[in-house]
Amino acid sequence: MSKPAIPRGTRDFSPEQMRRRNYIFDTIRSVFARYGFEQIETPTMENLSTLEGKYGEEGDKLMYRILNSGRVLDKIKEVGPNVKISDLTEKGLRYDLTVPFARFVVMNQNDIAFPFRRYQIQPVWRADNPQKGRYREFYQCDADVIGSDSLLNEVDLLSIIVDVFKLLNVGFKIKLNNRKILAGIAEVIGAPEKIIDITVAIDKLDKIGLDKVKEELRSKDLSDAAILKLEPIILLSGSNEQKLATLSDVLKSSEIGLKGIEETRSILSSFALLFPQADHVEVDITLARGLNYYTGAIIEVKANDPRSKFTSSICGGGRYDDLTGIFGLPNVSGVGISFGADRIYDVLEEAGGFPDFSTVSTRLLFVNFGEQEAAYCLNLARTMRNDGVFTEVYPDSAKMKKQMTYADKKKIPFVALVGSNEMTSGMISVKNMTSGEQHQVPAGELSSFIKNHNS
RNA sequence: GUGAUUGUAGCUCAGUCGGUUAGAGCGCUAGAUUGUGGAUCUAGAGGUCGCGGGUUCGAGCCCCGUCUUUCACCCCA
Repeated sequence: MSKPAIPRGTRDFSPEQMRRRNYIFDTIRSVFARYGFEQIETPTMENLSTLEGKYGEEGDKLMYRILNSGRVLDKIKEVGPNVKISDLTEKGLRYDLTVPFARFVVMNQNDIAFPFRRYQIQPVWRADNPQKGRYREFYQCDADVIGSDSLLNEVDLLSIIVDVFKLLNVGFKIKLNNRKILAGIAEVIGAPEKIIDITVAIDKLDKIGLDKVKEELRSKDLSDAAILKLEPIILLSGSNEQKLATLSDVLKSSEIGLKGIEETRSILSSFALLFPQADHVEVDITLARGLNYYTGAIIEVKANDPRSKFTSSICGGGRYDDLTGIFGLPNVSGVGISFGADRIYDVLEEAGGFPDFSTVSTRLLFVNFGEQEAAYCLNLARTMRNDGVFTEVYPDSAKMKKQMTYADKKKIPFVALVGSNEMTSGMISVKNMTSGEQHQVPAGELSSFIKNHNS
């Protein structure tokens, strides 16, 4: 037998880690609910026809495929070299929550009240190379509104982001872009198919400098004239309004580009009414995520906490005008965001930002002195639990030292010693494990004693 | 997917030029202490040196493969 192991990029979670993870999930869940979002779940696996082609070439490569049940090898032998992938696999693990949601909406369109606000907190799988903050199995926490074009939805989502990170007390920065602005840029320089190349190159400005960016654009077959037009965009800076002003000048001939600017202004001004002093949102035209389906706003949140070096993306999202179209329900617009719980965990961990959860586990342990005593304690424990005190009775009449050590390790703050003396007198000996003090407490007052003594 | 990097006790890590029986700290178990945890002392258990192959009289150490760790690119939460 070799040593047991888990697959690359996956993790076990200890009780302590789960307390912290649930804190994150519960916080996000409560904010979603507060905004009227309702929870759904979808299956771990989907048909490949649902998943494939939705995430671009890269996404298809990173998708986990499930071998058909039955004898795949026999199939290969039977069909020979002409065997098709679809003979071997027709299901895959979900790669994100948005595409399964779109499928869900199409399948349940007659039962859904639009605009539909749904949230979904489930793991997704990607066959990516693991690194810090990058896992092969991780949770996404999605909130989407589908069936409404209103930009107020974008504003809702932005304010959800602010609420979540305020509650978690994580420093953050929201980046906002608009696919229509990117389309406008491509239109103005006459190279619509080059949007991705352009944004990727511009994004490197801080790292490699203006000249190298131009060089890279040239290597992507952009004309010198186009690069000259792009220059004010590459060097875009200042306040959000200054950036948008520069953009509207460059994009004045592009209807779609101007539409994108108008949308962004509208979102920003509504947001500013809600958070007058806040500077959470920054317009950033290098944000080019999800270009395969985003059509309007593009949102990304980066960790920006002085206590943590983590600066990667902890939340992302955007608007897709026609996501359900590919499943046969055209012209339904959606907008959504997705929190990366695992990365938020990493940031909070590094920042030391988790609250103390010691009071959510066992508060009282009954030491087991033997059969009769244990039976008596079991009854007392039942009362304690009914009174809301998290209680355990040590299951074996092991040595005191062992039972005390157990309480110590589990950080159980109170230990009750109930032997024959206590059983006859009805006075329970309660030891405070932090101070070491011991008190005699009437059995009937035990729960109030525990509740009134914080330890 | 490309290029680096890591792996020795439960954990963190030593291990010289390739040379006898692979070590330490912490943790664990037992005792000192039969109704009292943490501190101290004593004793003890615990190893396929990631795995498989190769070179060598001899491999934890060198070579190849593989898995794993971390990192960069790419992409992303």
